[in-house]
Amino acid sequence: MKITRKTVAKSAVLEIFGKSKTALSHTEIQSQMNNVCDRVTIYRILDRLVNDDIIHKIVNLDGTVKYAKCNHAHRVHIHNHAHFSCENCHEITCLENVKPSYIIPHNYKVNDINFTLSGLCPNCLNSNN
Amino acid sequence: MKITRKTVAKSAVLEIFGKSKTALSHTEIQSQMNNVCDRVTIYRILDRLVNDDIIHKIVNLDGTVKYAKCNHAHRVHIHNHAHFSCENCHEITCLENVKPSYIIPHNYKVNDINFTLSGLCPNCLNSNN
DNA sequence: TTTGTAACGCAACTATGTTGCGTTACTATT
DNA sequence: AATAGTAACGCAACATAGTTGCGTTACAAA
Ligand SMILES: [Zn+2]
Ligand SMILES: [Zn+2]
Ligand SMILES: [Zn+2]
Ligand SMILES: [Zn+2]
Repeated sequence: MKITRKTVAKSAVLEIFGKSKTALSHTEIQSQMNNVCDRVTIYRILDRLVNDDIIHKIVNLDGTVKYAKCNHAHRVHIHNHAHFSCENCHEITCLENVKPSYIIPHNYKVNDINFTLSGLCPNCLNSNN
Repeated sequence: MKITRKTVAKSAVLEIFGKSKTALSHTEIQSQMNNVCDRVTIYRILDRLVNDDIIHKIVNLDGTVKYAKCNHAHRVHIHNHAHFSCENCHEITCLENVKPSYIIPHNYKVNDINFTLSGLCPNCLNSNN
């Protein structure tokens, strides 16, 4: 495991994740960064944070990629919880307590899973539109 | 529901899906098409086939998008089966019989689900590399 | 055969992510 | 505090995936 340094750009990204309750895309992060760094740097920071298990990557049904901070303290962990993607407000939320159970043929070896639900979130369901 | 016409390009795409046991990306389809039509046309055909419930869209963990033909005769159906993505040969297969069970808070309304497993497929597991 | 329009080709554009390379700045060591 | 190794950075250029507009073609119903 390599050493990852603390830089101003990385700290800024982490602060944005700290303030956000939902998952964030590269573009969303960039627009909150006030030109602290280049957009390529944000890509590289996100890669590093994923590698260090500080954030995890979420791929939505429509192909959009977002990231959310990990709420686990463990050094090594898998993200087998569900993610909810709202079709109205387009927010993606971690449902840490929702985990799928399934039976898979024994001749497959599963290393990672992605379980995404899409529909209407509580907020958008209330404001019935 | 609009009328969708039968064209040479659409027939070619359908024939390719008929021959394939795994899901196909736009690029993979294009390379099997022998320049029957423009690449934009393939995008439009895929959109139409998804709308007509003839194929379904699969988004992989790495963000790549593939399509597979539907094995249901029903007019309206959801694709709640699992998809397996092999990290070695990169083939994506429908696991029609694998369906996740899960409990979600009642204040969410689920319209669609995406359940993708990644790891090693039976083929790549046998040729132990 | 006529006719309305779905489907098409082509060009241009956007969005997202990657790579190479010379420069900057973080952190451990002296 | 000064030094040094290298992680991280900026910038430009590139790559890939998907979209849009518009004039033209060809499918299918009348
Ligand atoms: Zn919402
Ligand atoms: Zn999550
Ligand atoms: Zn395989
Ligand atoms: Zn499938």
